[in-house]
Amino acid sequence: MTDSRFDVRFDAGQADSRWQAAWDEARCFEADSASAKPKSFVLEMFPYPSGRIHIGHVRNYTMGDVLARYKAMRGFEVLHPMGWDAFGMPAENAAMENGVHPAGWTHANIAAMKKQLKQLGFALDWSREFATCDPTYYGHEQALFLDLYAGGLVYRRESAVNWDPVDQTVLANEQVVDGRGWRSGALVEKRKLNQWFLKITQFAQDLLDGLDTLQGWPEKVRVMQENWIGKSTGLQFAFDLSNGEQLEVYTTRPDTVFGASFVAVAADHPLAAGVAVGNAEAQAFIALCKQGGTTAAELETAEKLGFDTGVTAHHPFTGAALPVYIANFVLMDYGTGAIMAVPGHDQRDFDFATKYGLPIMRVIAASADVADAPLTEAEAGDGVCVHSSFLDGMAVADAKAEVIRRVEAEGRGQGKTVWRLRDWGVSRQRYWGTPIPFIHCDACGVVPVPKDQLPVVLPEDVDISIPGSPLARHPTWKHVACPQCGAAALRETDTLDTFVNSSWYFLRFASQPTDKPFDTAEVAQWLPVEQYIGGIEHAILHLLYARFWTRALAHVGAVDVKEPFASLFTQGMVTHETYYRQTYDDGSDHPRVRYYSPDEVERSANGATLKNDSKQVEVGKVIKMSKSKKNVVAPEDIIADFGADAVRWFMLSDSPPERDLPWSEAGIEGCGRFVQRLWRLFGQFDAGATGEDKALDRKTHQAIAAVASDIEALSFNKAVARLYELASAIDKAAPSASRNEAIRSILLLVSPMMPHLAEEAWHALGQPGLIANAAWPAVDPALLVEDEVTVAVQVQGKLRDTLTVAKGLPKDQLEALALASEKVQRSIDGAQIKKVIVVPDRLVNIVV
RNA sequence: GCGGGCGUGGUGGAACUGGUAGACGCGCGGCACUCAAAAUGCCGUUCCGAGAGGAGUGUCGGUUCGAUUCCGACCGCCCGCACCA
Repeated sequence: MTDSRFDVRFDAGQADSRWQAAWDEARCFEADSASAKPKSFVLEMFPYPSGRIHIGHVRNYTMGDVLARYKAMRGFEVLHPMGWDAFGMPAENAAMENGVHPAGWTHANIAAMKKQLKQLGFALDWSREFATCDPTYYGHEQALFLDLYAGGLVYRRESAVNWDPVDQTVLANEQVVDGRGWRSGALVEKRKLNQWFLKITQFAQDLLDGLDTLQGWPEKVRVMQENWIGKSTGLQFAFDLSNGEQLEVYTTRPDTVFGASFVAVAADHPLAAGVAVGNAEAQAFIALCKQGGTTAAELETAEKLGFDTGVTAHHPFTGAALPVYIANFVLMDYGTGAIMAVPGHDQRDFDFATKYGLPIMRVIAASADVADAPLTEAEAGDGVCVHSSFLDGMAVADAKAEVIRRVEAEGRGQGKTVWRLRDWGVSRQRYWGTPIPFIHCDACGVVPVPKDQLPVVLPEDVDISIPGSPLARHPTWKHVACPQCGAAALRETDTLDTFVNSSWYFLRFASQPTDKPFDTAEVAQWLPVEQYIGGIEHAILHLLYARFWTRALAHVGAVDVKEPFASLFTQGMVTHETYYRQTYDDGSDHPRVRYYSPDEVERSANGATLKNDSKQVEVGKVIKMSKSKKNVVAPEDIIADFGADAVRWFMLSDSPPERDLPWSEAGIEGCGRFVQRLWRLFGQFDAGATGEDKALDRKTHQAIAAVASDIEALSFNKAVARLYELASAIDKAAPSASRNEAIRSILLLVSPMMPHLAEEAWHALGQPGLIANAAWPAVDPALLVEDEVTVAVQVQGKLRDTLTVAKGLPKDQLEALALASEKVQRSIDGAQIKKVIVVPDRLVNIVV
C-alpha cells in the first residue's frame, strides 16, 4: 500500500518554516571545535549588507550549502558560518541621503537579509554570526593591527595617493580601475597625504610562490594574481649625461644594450623638470603628457610622443652619445622612470624611433646567419646576440647575466628585481570603518593605543551630512591624553580600508574567544578553508589581501597557516533576458530604450508582450541581472511562489556552476514540478513490498556513487541530471524491497539540495531523527559494475550494429559475434577484411 | 598588443585517460485522463530522406582502424591585463 499522506501536494510554505525551526531547535549546524570527527570548513564570501539578498547570493550560498550538508553526511564536523561585511561607504551614503545613522541602517539591513537567508534553509552556524562593524570584531582587528605594527609590517609615510573625490577618501592601487574608483566610478586624483601602509611587498615573493601550491584554485585567478604581483628581473644602471649628471635606468633586456639608440624619461621625472626650467616648449610638452587619458582605449590609441632635451647620454660600452627624450610612454612610477630604448626589440621604442628618425639596430637574431635581416617590427623574442661586441653569439639569457656582471664589476649598477605590487595604503578618511588605533602626541610622536584601552570605539554622534572626514571634525572624540606622557594629544581619525575587515574574518569564524581575536590552536583545527566560494570580481582585491594577512599574522606568530583557502571556486552570474521598447516619449527625435521587468511581461515561445497593453515588446540579450535593465527577479518572490527547495534546485540545475545561469520562468516552473514529482515518488514507499530488483539496485548504487563524486567536484548540474534519471527509474519499477531502498536512497541524495522536502518526507516515512543528521547511503561496489554491456560494432569506423553481451566477453568471441551480425555482413558486402579492432566491453571495428 | 577560456539540436548543457555524439532539463508536437481546463501520465523530438540510408560537434586541413576529444591554420565570441621598460 502506498502512503495516502503523499496524495496532497507538498506544501513548501508550511514545511519550509517548520523544518527551519526544527534545525534551529536541534542546533544541527553548530560546529564543535572539540569534535573528534575530521573537520571541514566550507565558506562562501560573506555579503555586504546592502538591504536584500539578490539572486547571485542565492546561487553562491546554495552551492556552499549543498557541499556543507553533503560533508556532514559523510561524517565531517562541518564549519559553515555566515556574517556581514558591514563597514563601508554605502552606509554613509545612505546617511547622507536619508538622514539615518550608518549603524541603524546597517543593522536593519542585516536583519532583513538574515531573514531571507533563513528562508532558504541554509545549514549555517548562526551561533558564530558577527558583523565587522561590531566593536567586538573591529576591536580585535585593532589589536591585530598593533601586532603587525610591532612586527614591523605597518608604517606611516607621506605619499601621493589615489583620491576619490566622490567618496572623499583614498583608494589603494587595486581599487582604481581604469583611473576610476572601483566603487564610486569617479575619476581618481593624485594627492599627497600622510598614510598608513601595510607592507604587502615584503611578502611579494612568497605570495607569488604560494600560487603554485594553490592547485585547488582556478588557473585564471592565479594568473591574475601573478600579473598583479608583476615580478620582473633586470638591470638598473646609470648613464653619464652630457650635462655632468647621471641618469638611472631600469631594463629587463640588458642583453640588448648594444641596440640602444636613445634614452627616455617620464614627463614627471626630475630630469624633465630640470630641462623645463625656462623652457616654454618643454613645459608645454610635459603639460600635454600629463593630461593624457589613462583608460585602456586611450592608451591603446595614444601616439608615441617625445621631446628632445638636447642632453645626451654616454653609452656605457660603445661610448656613443644617445639623445635623451622626454617621452609620453614612460611611466614615473615604474622602475626608475627612465629607460634605455632599444627600437629593434621593443615595439614602443620601435614606434618612437620610426616617428623621430632614430636608428633601429638588430642586436638579437634567431641565429647568427640572419644577423642582418631587416626589421619591420620589433622582435622581442629569444635568439642570439649579434652586432653586440663581446656578447656576439651568446644566448639571450647568458648575455643578460654577462651584461649585469660587467656593469656590477664597474660599479655602474646592479641586477635588480622590480615588482608591480605596491604596499597597501589602508588609511581612509571616512567614518564607517575601523578606527586606526594610534594617537598623535606632539612630544612622543605616533603612539599606539595600549591594548587594554581597546577597542577604540566609533563615536555615535557624528555629522555625516557634509563631505570630509566625520571623525576629524568631531568636536571631542579625537582629544585624548597621550598614553606615554599624559599630555593632550590627538587620536588618529583615519579608519581602515574595509578590505582589512574581510582579510581575517574567516579566522574569527573558526575561533571567537572574547579576550583575543582568535585562538591559534582552534584556528589550526579548521584552517585552511577546504572550499571557498565566491565571485570572480574578488580575484585580486580580497583574495590577495586575505592571503597577505594570513602571512602577516603568521609572521607575528598569531597563526600557523600560510594559505587560508585551499580550494577556491568562482561561480558564474545569474542572467536573464531583457525586455524593452524603443520609445520617443520624451518628445525628442532620438529613441530611448525603455526596459520592462519580467513580471510586467508575458513570455511565449516566439516573443513577448506587455501585460498592460498586450502589445509586443522586444526580447533583448541575456545578461547579468541588474536594476537598470530591470531583468531582475526577487528571491523573496520566487521563494513565496515555488518554495525554497525549487529555488535551490534551479540554482544547481543545467548550467555548470562556473558558467552563467540563465534564469527563466519555465525553468523554475519545471523545478517546482520536480519537487512535487519527488514528493509523489516518496509516497510510493510500500512497507509491505518484498522481493529484489537487481537492475534497480544497480541504478541506485551507481547514482549514489555518481552524485557523491559530482558534488565533490562541485558539478551540481551533473548530480541533478543523475537524480532525474534515478527518479525515472524508480517511477518505472514495480514495488519491491529494492524499490523501497531506492526511494530511501534518493531521499538522502536530494537532501542536501532540497532539505525541506527531504525532511518532510523523512518524517512522514517514519524514519528516525532529522535527515539533516543522517548519513550518506553506503555504496555496494559489487553493484557498480554492470554484468551486461552494449558493444558498438563499426565497419570503417561507422556504427552498423550494437550487441548486448556479458561483460568481459573475450576478444575472439566478441569478434565472432560482430561478424555474425546481419547488418555488419550487409555493409561489408563481401569486401575483404583487412583488420579487426576489438576493444573489450566497448566496440568492434572492422576495417575492409 | 599580451595572457586565458569558449564554440555541440529550437534552448541550457552531457559525453571517463581518443571508442555508440546529443545523457538530463527546458521548449515543442502527439496521445491518454477530463464535460472542459488545470494537474498528471505515456510517446516522439539533431538535420535530410517515405524508406533503406546519408550528413553532422564554428571553418579548412592533418594524425588515427576510429576525433566533440590530439595537432596545425583560420573565423567568431567572452574574460582578464596592459605604453610595466
